[in-house]
Formats: sequence, C-alpha cells, structure tokens
Amino acid sequence: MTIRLLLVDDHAVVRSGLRMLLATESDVDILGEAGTSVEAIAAAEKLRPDVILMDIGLPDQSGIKTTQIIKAKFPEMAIIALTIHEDEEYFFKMLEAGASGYVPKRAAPEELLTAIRTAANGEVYLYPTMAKFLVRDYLRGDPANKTEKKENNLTIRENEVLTHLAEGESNEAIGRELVISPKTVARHRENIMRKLSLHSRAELVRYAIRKGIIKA
Amino acid sequence: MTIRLLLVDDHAVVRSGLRMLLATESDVDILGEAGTSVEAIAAAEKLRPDVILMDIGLPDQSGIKTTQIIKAKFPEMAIIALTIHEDEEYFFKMLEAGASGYVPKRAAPEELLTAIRTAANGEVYLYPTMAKFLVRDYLRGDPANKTEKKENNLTIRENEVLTHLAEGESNEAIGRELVISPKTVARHRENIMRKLSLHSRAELVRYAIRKGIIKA
DNA sequence: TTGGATATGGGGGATACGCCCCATAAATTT
DNA sequence: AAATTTATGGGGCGTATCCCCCATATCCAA
Repeated sequence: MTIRLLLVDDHAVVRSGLRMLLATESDVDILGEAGTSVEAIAAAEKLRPDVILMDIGLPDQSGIKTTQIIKAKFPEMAIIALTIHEDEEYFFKMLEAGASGYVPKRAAPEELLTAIRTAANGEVYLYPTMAKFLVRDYLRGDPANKTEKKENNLTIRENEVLTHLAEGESNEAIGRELVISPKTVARHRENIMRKLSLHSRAELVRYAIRKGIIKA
Repeated sequence: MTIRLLLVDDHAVVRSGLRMLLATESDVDILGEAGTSVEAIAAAEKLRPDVILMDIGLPDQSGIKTTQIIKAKFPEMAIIALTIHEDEEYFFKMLEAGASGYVPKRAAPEELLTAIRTAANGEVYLYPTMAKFLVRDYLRGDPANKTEKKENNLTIRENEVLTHLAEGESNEAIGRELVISPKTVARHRENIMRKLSLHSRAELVRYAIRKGIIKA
C-alpha cells in the first residue's frame, strides 16, 4: 500500500531533490510536481494524491491559501507544509488552513518521511520546534483561533500603552510619559501581548500599523 | 534687559503653570500665549519675542513644523522645545528645525530657566539625557542629517537581512534561514542600524513598512 | 597595489525584554 | 455581598538585544 504523493514547490531544484530523496522509499510513489498554486490545485484534482508536500512561498499565491482551497475540495488529502519558515505565524496559519503536518526544510530527511507516513495515516506530524508553539499557547489557555477572532479586548489603559509601545519606546520612557512605574508598563505590555497573541515588540509594531493605531 | 517670552502649548493649564513659574523671575517677561500652531506663528509675528517655549504636540500642526516656519521667517528668535517626548527622533527633528534648546517637561524648573537664559543669549541648551544622543552620534561619526539624506546605502546582504528583521525574526531564526551564524546576522543588523540611525528592532519594523520593504 | 567595502564570525558586557510569581486598591459586574 | 476586572507595582529568571572589541577572506576600485 504505497503513499501517492504530490510535490509543490516553486524551485525545480528542490522538487528534484525531493524526488531523489524519496525515490529510495518503496512505500512512496511520486505522482507529479507543481511549481505554482494554480498547477498544484489542478494536479490535486487530476492525480488525487494521498499526501501533498506544500511549500509556502509560491509565486502566484501562498501555500496557505492553496492549502485552504485544496482542503475545501478534497478534505481527505493530507497536506504537509514543507518550508523554510519557522515563523509561528505561518505555522498557525497552515494549521488553520488544514495542514496535517509542518516540517521546516532544515529538518532531517527521516523526519520528512515520518511526517509523510504519519499524514498518510490520517494523523498529524509537527516538527518539535513548531509543536512547542502550540503547547505554549495551549498551556496558557489561548483561544484556538489565533489569527482571527478577538479584535480588541484591550482596556483603555492598555490601548494607551500600546500606542507608545508601537512607537518603539522602552518601558522606562513610557513610564515617564504616563507617570507610572516601568514595571506597570511591563505588566500592561504582558497583558496586551497575551490578549493579542504577540510575542515581541517588533510584532507589536506591525500589529499597531496594520490596525491603524499608529502610522508607519 | 528682560527676556521677552512666548508660550506655546495646547494645554491652557500648562501655560498657566508656566506663567506662575516664570512670574517670579524678574528677567523674564511673558508677552503672550498660543495654543495652536497657527496662533503661535501669528503671535511670533505680532509680539516679536526673544524666546519661544514650544510644545511638540499641538492640535493643528506639530511643533517641529511650527518651529521650521517661525525660524524661516524670524531666524533671530530662539525656540526651545518643551515637551513630554524624550524620544530621540523628536529631539533630532527639533534640532534640524532650528531649536535652541530641548527640555523635557519632567525637568526641574531651574533647568527650564537655564535653558531660557541660555537661548536668549544665542546659545543652545540641551537637557543632559537628550545631549547624550547627540554625543553618541558624533562619537560614532554619524552624518548630521539624520532624518533625511541617505536613502539606502545598504548592501544586498544587508537588505536581505533587513527583510527578515522587519518580520520580527530573531538572530537565530534568520541565521538558520540564511545559513549563516547568528553572530553574523547580529553584525549585519548593527551595520543596518548604524546606517539608518535606528536603535531597536521596533524602529526597524516601522522603517521597513514605511519604505515598503515589507507589508504591515 | 594598497586600500576600502563586503561578508563572514568570535567575545563580552550592560541593559532590556519576555514571561512567570506575587500583591493591593478601586471600580464594576453579577 | 461576592466575584471579576482594572490599574497599580515588586521580585526574579533566562535569554535576547544592542553595542562595542577583535579578526579573516574576498573583491573591486583608486
């Protein structure tokens, strides 16, 4: 019972490399390749693979969107994200899109194979460094829908602090301007970050600009 | 020989406070007040003060722009920034606009008086915590025109690193993706920050978004 | 051909950050 | 009246950041 596989990656070299890598495995049969989102969707329709190895950085449309589309049409297909991004943002988005696995390209070949077999078996394989993001949020009791949902449960004071944080100011500076202790600023910052599922000031800046709280 | 003074601040309470504070000084004569940029420019024209205390956060137009306009018309007037902002960005911008002093509102009253007398004497008074920004850049040999000038003297590699930095990634993560040591990433980051006169990742994010290097 | 500039890294130190613990007082909600 | 939310802070821990120092190899231009 072989696993019917589809490779999606915009770099032909990478696809060839994966072919070579997987050719030695008797239980894996590579049905075809795709270099764009459009090709991937067409190939999924025609070849009906069991598992799809999906790169995120595609030229026409992201692998996240592509995953959503394919999963909507063919929920039985298992899609594994295979990407250079170890960003937790992409990770969560791929999970929400319906991915059955997430493997960074730097992972060992054996781990990719494990992921393929696990996904083919209807289960989910997560690379350890990725899985820890999920565990962390779970232990913290974060809501499942990280990306969407909660718009702004921030209090007045928190929003006030947020605007200063977004300007790139330090806890000290903010404390001086709002006439509170830097410790309190840190406290507000923690609550803000937890509520918004952000984990650094850099992410805070992007969030604030995206939301129009400050201008870039 | 009294110093003829104009107060510019959008908060009437603050203006009154300054009036009270300066009333006891025999060598300071407060000619008038202004609560907006427009009022300030008009008052400068009519009253011809020696020194102007300028708030940065004005409702209609920033104190920086206001300072530029007044200095262009009346170069002999000394303008002192009196503001809650201890941000170095504002500091440098006010200097470039032609300010003769920079005093944070948290400063001691004596320091404000010293600034007024120094400015009236044609010299420049800088609050110590602000002055250190200037000294730092000088010692580092930074170009004078911090705000403008240099668009992008970054090398190819630096621009590459910049995009990753802007995404909020850590040195470690970037090193993995670019296949270089985190130390080298840090090195590139230092060079980028020095070239762009930025001093934190948060500022880097804003810069990158403003320049369209990444989308918010 | 001798410099700059580029790209690569190691070492170190002071500070800031991110995330946990704890608490108190006031205000609001239930 | 009791529980929750809000705003205020202290302590601490591990790590990352930011800014210096140093070096080497390459490559391109003066």
